[in-house]
Amino acid sequence: MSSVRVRFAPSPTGSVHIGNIRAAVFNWLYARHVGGKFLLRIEDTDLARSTKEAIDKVLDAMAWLGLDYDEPVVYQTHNAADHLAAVERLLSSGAAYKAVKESVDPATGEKKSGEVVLFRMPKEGVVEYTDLVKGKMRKKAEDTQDFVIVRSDGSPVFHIANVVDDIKQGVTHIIRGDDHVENTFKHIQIFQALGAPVPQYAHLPMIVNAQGKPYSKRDGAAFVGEFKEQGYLPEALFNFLVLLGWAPGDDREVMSRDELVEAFSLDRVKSSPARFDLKKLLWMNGEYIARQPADVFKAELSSRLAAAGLPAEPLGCTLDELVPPVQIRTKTLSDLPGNCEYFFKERIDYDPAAVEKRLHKPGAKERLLAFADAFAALPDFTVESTEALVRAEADKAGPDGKPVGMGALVHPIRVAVSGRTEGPGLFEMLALLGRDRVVRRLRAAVAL
RNA sequence: GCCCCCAUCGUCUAUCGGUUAGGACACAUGGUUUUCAUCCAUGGAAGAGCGGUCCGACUCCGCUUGGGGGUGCCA
Repeated sequence: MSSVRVRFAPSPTGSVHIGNIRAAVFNWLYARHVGGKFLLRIEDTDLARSTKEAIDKVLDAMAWLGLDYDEPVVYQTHNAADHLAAVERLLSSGAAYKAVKESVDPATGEKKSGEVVLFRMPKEGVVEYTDLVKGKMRKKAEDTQDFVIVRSDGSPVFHIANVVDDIKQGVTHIIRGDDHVENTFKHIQIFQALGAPVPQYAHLPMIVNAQGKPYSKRDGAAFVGEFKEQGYLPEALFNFLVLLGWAPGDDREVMSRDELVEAFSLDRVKSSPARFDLKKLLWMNGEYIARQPADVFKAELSSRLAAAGLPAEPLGCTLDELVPPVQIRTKTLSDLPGNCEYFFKERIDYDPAAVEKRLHKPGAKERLLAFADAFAALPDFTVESTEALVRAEADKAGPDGKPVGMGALVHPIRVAVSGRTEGPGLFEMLALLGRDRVVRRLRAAVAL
């Protein structure tokens, strides 16, 4: 056990951004690594945007990624009295003061003025702290300014609420995005003015897009929910996210959650921005899918079959027989059941380009009919028997006197029975589909 | 403008003064195979620039350039 207490403190504003959840992931990992507590605080002071739905999205995203927290959720609005009490203390100690300030609303352009409370920053010397990832950080007092902690409507701003809540929850390490480094100089002063111990800080590099700009929804999936919808496994996204700005120091990349917890440390976190490489995530997702136990994958396939209105069992074989060849070819769960639907429905969809290329060749249809007859006449219809038959045919001389070759036979058959150009090995596919269906589809393909 | 931070293959990264600068993704080629995927092999691919310090710098220091963040009565 350790006395470390970290927190994830999102403000629910709609969807959970990938950069945001990454902060949660690192907090969680750090807490689990050192045996401390991971807390969740919802900073719901923006009443307009902090809806039940928005909060649920945060909770859902965390649950999906397996980020369990150790104490009941704290809602910032419930601490309003503490925030104001802290302001009173700062006021009476002279650390804060009231002043009339004029401002322009950036949205409406309206001018307004009113009495606010400002926090007093030092006028000389330096403010400094040691960031657990960025090292020594310092800012000259002359480069700081007093800042508003209570608005003219009497509501406390982020800075005071955030710090007071962290004190109340006994947070020892603040792990957050790089966009908060400037705030740190302010927050440290508040902690001190309130007589509270200053926590340790660790600022995580930003996640940026291929252009090096902040990663946004324009760059593809930017919110946790979208990755789920697009068929990514939470384990894969988790693993990938951890590798953005952190590496174990050896050559491991695909790591289990336990391995990540064991290996994680803040001092190995990089401090430069990391680009989000969707291709690598896709690869990693494929790795995780391939490594899923067959029954887990089968359950996923089943539910997606049901959602697509397809039968629970393939037409010519069992689901268990179909799983291995399908699983290895699945990169995201959204590939299901599309990449194997011709095993489940009698009337299949044909890829027009494949039909054009493979079936509209001179002699192609005659050949399909010949194979239909030959397959129908086979004593038994298996991977071995169908392969032997096709190979024998491939060795025979074609019109030009040379052997026909496997490719010229296999491709048309594949398109005729599956409607597409890729999939399991042809003979495996034939055996799984079953003789009657194969023969029927070969004959039907002549009409295409 | 001012303040803070950052800088190794296209991308994610290893390296904590001495290495043929390693791995992964992506890409290319070859092998396996009827396709796709898998698997195996091979290949191209990096220390932003200029100065220092040092016997010796990717590594330490400075400057330049480039990038990011901040500069709200947002969080």
